Amino acid sequence: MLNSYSSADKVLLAVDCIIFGFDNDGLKILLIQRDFEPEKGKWSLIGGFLKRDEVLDTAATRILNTYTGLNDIYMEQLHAYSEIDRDPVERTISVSYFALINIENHNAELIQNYHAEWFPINDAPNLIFDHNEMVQNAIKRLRYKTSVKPIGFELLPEKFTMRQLLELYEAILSKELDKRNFISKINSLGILNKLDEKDMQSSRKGSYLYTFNKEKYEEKLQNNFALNL
Amino acid sequence: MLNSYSSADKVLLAVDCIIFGFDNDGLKILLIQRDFEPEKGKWSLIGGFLKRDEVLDTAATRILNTYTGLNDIYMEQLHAYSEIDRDPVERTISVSYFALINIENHNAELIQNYHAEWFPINDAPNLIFDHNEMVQNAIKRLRYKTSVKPIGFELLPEKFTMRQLLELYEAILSKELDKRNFISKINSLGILNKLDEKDMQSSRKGSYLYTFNKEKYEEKLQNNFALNL
DNA sequence: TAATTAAGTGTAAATATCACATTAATAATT
DNA sequence: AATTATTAATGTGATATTTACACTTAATTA
Repeated sequence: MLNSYSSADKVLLAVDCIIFGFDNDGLKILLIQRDFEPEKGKWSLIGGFLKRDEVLDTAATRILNTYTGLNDIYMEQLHAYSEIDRDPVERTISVSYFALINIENHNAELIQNYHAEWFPINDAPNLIFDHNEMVQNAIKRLRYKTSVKPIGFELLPEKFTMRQLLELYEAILSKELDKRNFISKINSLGILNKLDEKDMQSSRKGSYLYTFNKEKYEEKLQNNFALNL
Repeated sequence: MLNSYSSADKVLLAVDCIIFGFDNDGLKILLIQRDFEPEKGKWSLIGGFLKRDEVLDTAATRILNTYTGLNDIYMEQLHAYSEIDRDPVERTISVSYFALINIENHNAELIQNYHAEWFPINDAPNLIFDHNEMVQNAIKRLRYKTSVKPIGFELLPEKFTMRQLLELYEAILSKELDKRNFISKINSLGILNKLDEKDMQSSRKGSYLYTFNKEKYEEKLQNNFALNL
């Protein structure tokens, strides 16, 4: 019988989160030092097991919240990893999720308590199991998403400068972008509010601050635009 | 304890396959009439449970082979579905896969024996569980993939005419394409071999047959091209 | 008040996309 | 043998998009 429920094998189902953040030093991911066996002391993605009464999306949200204190964060399911011995303890299938957060917003204390730490994506430690692969795939997806939705705004503080936005996109795509062309493309989308306020940290002249305009974005969304950078 | 293996709940893991095929009548999916409860007699995707010694990709391949007799088929993992009661019998998480096959190639006898049947994507019966949603998501992915890789060739016979290729893309994207612009775009990719042979079925003049040139495609692949149709 | 620093701005050339109509090859019909 | 009918094959000019590129401005500091 091909499809009998009773004879099928049950497995553990885990969720692992690739949490991206951005600050002045570039694009980062949040990793945790495992405090339990196996691989105790090594770096890993933040993760946990799916509960009986829980949907995968909820599990991902719960895990993110546990380690960062954050709610209402953009998360997206990526891929299910199922190599037989990917987890040496027991057959475990893991579904990866990625999240984008503004590094400034998270609960630093929580992160400390869990021995979690931010690492630049190009200078992260080796990870347990298949977590390196998960991260690489997440970066690919992030790049793709960036071209299709103005997803990067999740990574910036509420008010940001054009330079910050440019550098974020450069970090995500890991290539240099032409400043003028970038600005005119972004402006042509019409999804930014230019404030009267300036940020005086970065230069003598000061640079205007912007906010992301969700309403205008929702309007635009119908004609699913692409941002070719 | 957040991460203890022992306290975690195990679940059934299923694989469901969205199998796309193409013939003169357009784009189709392969569905099966369930011969077991629950929902016996209703239409469903082709699926099965993950086995203990099996990776998800292998399970998807096995399931495809069981029902179609085909091997070496392009398949891709799509998404994990985990709603609590999506399967009324028991908590089951299902990972969807999509496959592209040339309808002419499959084993028709096998399909008959399993009460499977091809349905036009726009005229398919209502499906059990969350399978309708799976199909809709698969169509979206197929559309996207089509613009990024020349994936459609999997759906055609080895030798095909430009008209067939055009109609395939029109079916996938569900919009009319300009014949001349389509041909020149496809040609500019340089991934087709024009044969000396003509297909005389479709017209008096006859139309040249083409094959897909895998070598040239692999060459091109480096500069990951996009096909904007 | 001169020097420094990053911000802000526009245009022309190249490329890609789009809309569009006629001729060519053959088989079937007379 | 000539005519008709059918689908295949082909190119161009107009428009839109993308790219490359350099100087001026505003404010602070020496």
